[in-house]
Amino acid sequence: MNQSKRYLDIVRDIRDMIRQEKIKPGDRIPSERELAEKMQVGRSTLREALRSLELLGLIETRRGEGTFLSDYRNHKLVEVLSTFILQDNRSHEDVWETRLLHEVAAIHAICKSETESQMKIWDNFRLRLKDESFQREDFVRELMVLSGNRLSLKIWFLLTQYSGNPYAGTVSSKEIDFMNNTLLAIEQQNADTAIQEFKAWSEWLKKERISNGNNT
Amino acid sequence: MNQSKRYLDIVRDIRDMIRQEKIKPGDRIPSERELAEKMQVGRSTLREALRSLELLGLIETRRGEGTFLSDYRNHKLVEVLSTFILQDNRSHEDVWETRLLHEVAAIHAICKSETESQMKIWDNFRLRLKDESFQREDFVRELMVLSGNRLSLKIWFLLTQYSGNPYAGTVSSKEIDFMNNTLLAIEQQNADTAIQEFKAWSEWLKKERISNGNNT
DNA sequence: GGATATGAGTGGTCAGACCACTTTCAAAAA
DNA sequence: TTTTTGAAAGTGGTCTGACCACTCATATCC
Repeated sequence: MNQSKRYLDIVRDIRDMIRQEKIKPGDRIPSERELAEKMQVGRSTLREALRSLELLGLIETRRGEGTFLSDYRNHKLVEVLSTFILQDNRSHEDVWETRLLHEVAAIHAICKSETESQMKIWDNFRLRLKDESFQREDFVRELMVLSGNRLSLKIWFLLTQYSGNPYAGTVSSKEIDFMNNTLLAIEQQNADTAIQEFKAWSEWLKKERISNGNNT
Repeated sequence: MNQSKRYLDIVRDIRDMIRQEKIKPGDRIPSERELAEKMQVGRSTLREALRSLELLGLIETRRGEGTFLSDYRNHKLVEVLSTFILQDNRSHEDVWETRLLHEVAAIHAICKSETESQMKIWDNFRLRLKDESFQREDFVRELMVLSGNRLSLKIWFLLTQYSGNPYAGTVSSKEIDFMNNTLLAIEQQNADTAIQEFKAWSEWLKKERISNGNNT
C-alpha cells in the first residue's frame, strides 16, 4: 500500500470539513494545531496542505489571528497562472491582441444579450462620458463587467495591469466620438458596427501611442 | 519588518532557478535538503513551497527518486480548484465561454492573415481528419497555434486543462462534417462562415455532453 | 553470469522547540 | 471610576533533528 501524498487527502478533508460545518467565506477555520490533532497528522504535513490552498487563494492566513476561508470566487487561478504564463511571453503585441480579443468578445456578448432593464445603463454611461477623466479603460471596464463573464473580466484586468495604461492623459474629442459611436451601436444591438467602431478606435489609439513614443 | 510568506519567495526563487539553469520538463531538480541549504531556509519551509508547486502540477515528486519539473499537462489544479469552485455552474459557464472566445478569435485572426505558404497546412489537416482520434481539441489546438498569438494559446491551453476534455471518445460523422465545413470556410478566408460553423459545432457538442450526463 | 544483499540518497512524516504577532483581560496607574 | 499597561494565551511562521519508506546503484555471494 503506497498512498503517498497524504497532504492531498488533507486538502480533501479540509474541503469536506468546510462543507459539513458550513463554514462560509470570511469565517475562521480551526487552528493548525487543532486540525492536526483532529486529523491525526503532524502539523508540518497539515501546513503543506494549507499552503497549497493558500497559494490558490482559497484560504487566507493571518499571523497571530488564524486561518480564514476566503471567497472562492476570488480564486487565484488567473494570478497564479499568470506568473507562469506571462513570464516568457513578453511580446507586447500578444498582450495587446489578447486584451483586445476579450474586449471585442464582451461587446459581442452584450449586444447579443440585451435586456430592457439595461437601458438606463447607457444613459448613465453618457453622463460619465462628459467627465474628462473617463477614458478608454474606464469605458471598457464597464463593458467587461456588463458582459457577465467574470473570468474574462479577470483576465482582462490582469492584462490591463500588465500592459499599463498608456492612454492616461486628456481625452481628445476624436476619442469621444469613437466612444459615442460604439455606444450607439451597442444600444442598437448592432454588434458588427459596434465592434468595427471599437476596433477603429483601438487602432487609432495604438498609432497615437506610437507617435507619442509612449512605451511602458 | 513583517515579511511573512517566505514560502512565496521560495516559489519565486525556484521558478527563477528553473529558468536560469534551463531545466526542462522531465529534468530533475536538486533535492530538498540541497535546495534548503542553498536558499538558507529550513527544509519544512522549502517543502511548503514545493507542495504548492506540486498541487499546481508544475513539479512532480517521486519518493526515493527526487523532484522533477513536470510538463504542464498533468496539473491537479483542475481537480482541486474545481472541487472548491466549480460547484457553481456560473463558473463552469465562464470557463467555457472564455475558452470559446479565444478559439473564435483565433479563427478570425487566421482568416484575416492568410498567406499562400499556409495552403499546404490545410491539406495536412484533411489527412489527419481521417484519424479517428483527431478530436475537437486537436483540431482547435492547431488553429490556436496557427493564429500566432502565443499568449492566447497559453491561456487557451490552461482553460482546456481546467475544463477537462469531455469529448474524449469516438468522433461522430456529424462532427467530422462540422470540422470540414469550418475548415473549408477558413480556407476561403470566410471568417463569418467559419465562426458560425464553429460555434454551431461547439453548441452541438455542449448539448451532447449534457445529454450524456458528462460531468467532471 | 545472475541473483541477492547492502548502503547511500531521496521524499514523507513527525514532535518539539522557538519566534513574531494579535487579542484579551486583569492589574496598575491616572 | 476610567484609562493605561503589560502579561498571558493563542495563532501562524520557521527551524532542527530524527525516523520511516522507497529507489537505485553497487558490491557481494552463489
